[in-house]
Amino acid sequence: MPAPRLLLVEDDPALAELLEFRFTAEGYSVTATADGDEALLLAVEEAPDLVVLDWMIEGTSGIEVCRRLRREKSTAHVPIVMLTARGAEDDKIRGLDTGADDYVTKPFSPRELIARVNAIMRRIRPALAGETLEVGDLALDATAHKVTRKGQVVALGPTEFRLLKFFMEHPGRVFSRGQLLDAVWGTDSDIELRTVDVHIRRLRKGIELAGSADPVRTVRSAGYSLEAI
Amino acid sequence: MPAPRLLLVEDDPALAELLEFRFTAEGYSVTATADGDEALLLAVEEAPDLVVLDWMIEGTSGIEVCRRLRREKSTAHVPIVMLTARGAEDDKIRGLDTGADDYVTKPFSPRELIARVNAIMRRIRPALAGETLEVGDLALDATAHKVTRKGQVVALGPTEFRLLKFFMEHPGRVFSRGQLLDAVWGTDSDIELRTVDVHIRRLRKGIELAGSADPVRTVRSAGYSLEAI
DNA sequence: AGCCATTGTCACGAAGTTGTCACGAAACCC
DNA sequence: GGGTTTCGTGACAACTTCGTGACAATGGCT
Repeated sequence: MPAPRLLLVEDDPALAELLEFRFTAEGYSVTATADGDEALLLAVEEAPDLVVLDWMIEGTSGIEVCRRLRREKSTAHVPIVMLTARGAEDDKIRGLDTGADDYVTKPFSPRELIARVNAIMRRIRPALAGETLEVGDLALDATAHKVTRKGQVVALGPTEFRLLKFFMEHPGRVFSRGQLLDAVWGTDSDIELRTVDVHIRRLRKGIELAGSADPVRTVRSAGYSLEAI
Repeated sequence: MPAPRLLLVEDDPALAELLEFRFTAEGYSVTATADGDEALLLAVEEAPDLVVLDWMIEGTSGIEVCRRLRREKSTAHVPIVMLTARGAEDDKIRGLDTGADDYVTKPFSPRELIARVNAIMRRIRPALAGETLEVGDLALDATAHKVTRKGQVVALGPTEFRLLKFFMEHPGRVFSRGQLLDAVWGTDSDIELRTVDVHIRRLRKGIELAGSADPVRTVRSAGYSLEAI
């Protein structure tokens, strides 16, 4: 699976450097430029999978770059995420109108931008960022929302899916009912601790397989954990 | 329990000396440096549990040190507390986003910094890799809630588990029944001293292994201790 | 509206755990 | 050695904790 390519058009050097680092860490192959005209060239030459484009840049303006990217046949389909200054509602509308797929208003946390980019990536290239967690004979594909046990697809409810996903992100570790409520239901949920038991049972029932042991371990008076059988 | 190691990266000599003194008094084992490049070396060699990192330092900049610490596999998980000069929101966000776990803006009181470091230590420590206690042929993994003797998993009840954990945190030391009640049952428990004997017996029974001696030592008229066989 | 999947809660029984005691063995003191 | 103190051990009843089936409420979907 080749790393998804990303073209970053941003003229604030500090922000550009930060974003380049973060996106690289996220598994993207990043090409960065501060100039609008250069961005158009790179968009053709590098054939990026996605463009992150600052509205206010040197050379050709962001909106103009966006427009030309859409007009050019080879880049017309490439998703674009715009970075716009806060409050510029007009810009937002114009941006989306011009063909941007999403926008993020400054100031933003890189985390947010990455989340949006990842979301678009998943939409465009479902096989990408293919978060498949594997623990024992269990495999979970977060993007496809699919769980398999020994290759066989198993059906889980939404809550059971999140519960299993959380367990698979921390295999072997024991979590109390309270911790599971925080992680799976949210910190501000007002739910009975024992409700966790019920969902554990539903999860167990969902992933049970004749001839295979139960990977969900009950640790009395402590909580539950997922074991790599 | 070994003293938590702390790497202090600060180029103001007066502040560095003050913090080193305070953190040492707080029970940390402190390594200090004023240079960013040296910090990266020390972070690998000393394997600190936590790094306190000034944003503005000589050599490599704080944010760059932070970034590299995160990139290096052996230091990627080490919590970082940044010291930022300005109250600039940008720096804060950038710092946290680069992987810092917390930040403190100058000027700050050493008390505040120590409080934050302690807080992170409490939060991170139980999840650190050095989480498996080892005494003799016994190993205890608190996060997985598992005990092994010579590699073989042994089953213990909740109280026996806590009792053994406490013993393993202070190997070789003799504790009276009263001390054990305080430590394992809680200071406000109203339990017969002799009850400890029963749990000692259950612990012994749980970890007994043919061919191996009993690591739990009875010290007549004093209490019990766990010996590294 | 009607259907269906999902969800949170409860009640009950099963299974595991705990604190206490009684009794005997062992260690200690003179 | 006799008396005393301290500890090991089996038993047990009270107590926790957990698994499970049932059920009503919710909310999406047709």
